[in-house]
Amino acid sequence: MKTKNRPSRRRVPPQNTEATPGEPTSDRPQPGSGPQLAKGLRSRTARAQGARVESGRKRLGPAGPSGRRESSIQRRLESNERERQRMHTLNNAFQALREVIPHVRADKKLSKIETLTLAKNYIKSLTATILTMSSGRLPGLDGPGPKLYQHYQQQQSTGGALGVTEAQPEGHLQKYSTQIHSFREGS
DNA sequence: TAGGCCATCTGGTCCT
DNA sequence: AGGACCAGATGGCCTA
Repeated sequence: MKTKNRPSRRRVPPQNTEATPGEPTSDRPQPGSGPQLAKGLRSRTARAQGARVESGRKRLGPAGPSGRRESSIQRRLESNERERQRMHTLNNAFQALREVIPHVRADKKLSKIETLTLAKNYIKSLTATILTMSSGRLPGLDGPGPKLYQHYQQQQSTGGALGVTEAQPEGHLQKYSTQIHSFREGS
């Protein structure tokens, strides 16, 4: 795995829904309007708009008298904005998850797949720890220990919600430790 | 330069 | 009907 210690990406300001889509002038930043982009660069929004012609996938046609109706275009732009917001919410959730997963290189931002994988194994290792501790309870005491352990074993045998494949709970901790190590090494 | 990662747009489908 | 969700497509940025 490559190192992904890159600075935070350039943020694209919300698209101006008043702009007429498909106009070539919207494909590049206007001087003096909005954040300055590197020379020769366009915003992601503008790039994607400009790419609709080159894309093999069916794209919207040009706006205007022969293009889609203005109301349809407006709906699409609003939909795009909602989708952007949705993805930002999702990314915020990823960031929140990153912040609660202990990993060695705090200066190295975990990718999304690394975050999910590490979180999964972190949960597994915590579960294994809890089970190890709770299985040592004194007989007769109420508590989740034995039942939790039985449930866990059942999940293992059925390949249930946890998706457990390791035979022993200790394997999770081992796997998590190995994974942290591999991320630290940047492999 | 190749490959990984990402943001964005888009149209289809599902859900309320 | 409209919004949420999803997956495909595209192209830029970054690192090895």
